[in-house]
Amino acid sequence: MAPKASKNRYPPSDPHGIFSGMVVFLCDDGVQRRRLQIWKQKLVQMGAIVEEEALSRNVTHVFAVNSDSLRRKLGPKLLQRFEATILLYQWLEDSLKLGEKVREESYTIQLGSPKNSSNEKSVEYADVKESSDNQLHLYKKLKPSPINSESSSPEMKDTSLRNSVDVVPHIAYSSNNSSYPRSPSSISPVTSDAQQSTVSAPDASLPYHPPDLNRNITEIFGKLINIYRALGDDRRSFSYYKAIPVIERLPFKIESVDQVKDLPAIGKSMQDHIHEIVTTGKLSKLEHFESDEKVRTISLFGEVWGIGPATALKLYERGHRNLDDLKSDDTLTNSQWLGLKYFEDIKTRIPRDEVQEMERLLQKAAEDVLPGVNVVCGGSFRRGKATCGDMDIVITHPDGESHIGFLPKYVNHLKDINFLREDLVFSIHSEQGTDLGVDTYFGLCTYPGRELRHRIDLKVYPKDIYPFGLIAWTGNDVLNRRLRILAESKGFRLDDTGLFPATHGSGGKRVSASTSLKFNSEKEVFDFLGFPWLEPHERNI
DNA sequence: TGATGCAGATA
DNA sequence: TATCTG
DNA sequence: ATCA
Repeated sequence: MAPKASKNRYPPSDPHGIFSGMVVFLCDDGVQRRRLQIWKQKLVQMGAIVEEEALSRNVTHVFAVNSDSLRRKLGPKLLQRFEATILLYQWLEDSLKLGEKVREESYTIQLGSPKNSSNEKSVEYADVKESSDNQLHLYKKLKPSPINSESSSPEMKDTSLRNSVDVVPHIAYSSNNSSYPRSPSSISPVTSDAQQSTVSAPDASLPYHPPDLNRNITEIFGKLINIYRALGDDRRSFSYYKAIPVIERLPFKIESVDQVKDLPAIGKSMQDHIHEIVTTGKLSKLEHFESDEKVRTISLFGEVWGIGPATALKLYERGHRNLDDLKSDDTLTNSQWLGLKYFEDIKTRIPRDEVQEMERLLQKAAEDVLPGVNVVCGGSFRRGKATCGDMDIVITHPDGESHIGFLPKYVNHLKDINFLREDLVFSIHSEQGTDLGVDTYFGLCTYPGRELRHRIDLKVYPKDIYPFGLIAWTGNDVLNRRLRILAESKGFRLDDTGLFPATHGSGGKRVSASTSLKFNSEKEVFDFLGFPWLEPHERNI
């Protein structure tokens, strides 16, 4: 199925890739082999040439984990003059994340200043002027799991941002599928943070944990994400969302704007904010928002399923100030009303073992309706989280056709056994004789014997595009975005219904009837794209 | 100055 | 059509 | 709000 590329050890390198023109040497000291391989592969894919000999004249860039590793690796040879720029691997990471080369300034490693060579805590950054030759040495023995930094931790709110989780109490971006943080939440001044402070014992298998030295900043930015989103300013919200991981990974505590002025995703505004935060300890803009009755109310309303920024504003203008007020409003849609009625229920997270039981129940019920049908609970459950905000059920049938018409029957059956309780959205798209059409159902369900409502999504995929559905609905959103960008870089468009040859800019936007390439498993898709395989539980990027 | 993901259900 | 969700 |  999978075209040639998947058979090659390396996917075709792209001369137009973002790294084209670079000749790189990778210093392997202090780097896990697997990680090195991934980096090498990425570089090649994206157009770079990997040189095995560090001192080759051609080398334009050398990557290392820090200056010490380079010293260890090359020893005295270091004395020879490098023509190449020496960069932290983090530059690579950031560039891959952004899908483009980021500025090199803040990632360069300077040789010849052997001070602060061996402690891992970052040095003092008292003198800003001199800061250009600070080597930001990264985390110590990085023991990275495949892709990237943080993850772990019991779980964070899926589609919404609950916040601080255990070990790395950074905020929000979380997990689920293909959209960055969704609902607001942390604006409510009082509560918000404390819950689920389960400090998971630092597990040896944890990836390296960037010292979270700039929480003062990321916490504030996290709140702004929610606020702007609630206000409907997704662009702005997303900007803060992108800035957080960049700041979070810095190995030093920011004490001056100069230290962040060249970082990706940190522009003028962010710098101003950072400046204010590091000098005054707070951000007046946020304080203003948080004390603003209107902002707070709209944020709250927006947490109701089915109510977005526009409706929240409308309700506010109608004079409503709390959730009880809303209950007497007759302009709410049915879904919004359910979202309101079960507001607290829906916010309640579901323990993993209960999700597991419900998954079994769903599998069994599905088998009753259509033997051989395949039912998997995706989302954060599949990624191994300890609790889940909702359930994403991905369904298919191996015969490639009997999935058609299954969903309505299934839903009815689930209602008969009192598992599904209320409907939110129901849409049918499956068609005979095609691999198109995903049937979906959004609703509320209950754990057997209880009344507490949980959000559940059922999605039925034709066999041929099932792997895409599974990938998309397993997430997390960061992984999905990376895959999508990777696909784009190779001239494809990836979404939850397939992988399509890019209808290169020429035509309009609607890709129309192009059919997806066919794959039989998630792994085939990863392979085709040249993305290192990740087990579901490794996808908490 | 424009793009930043987008299809499709609901009312 | 505007709004909202995932 | 950021980037090209």
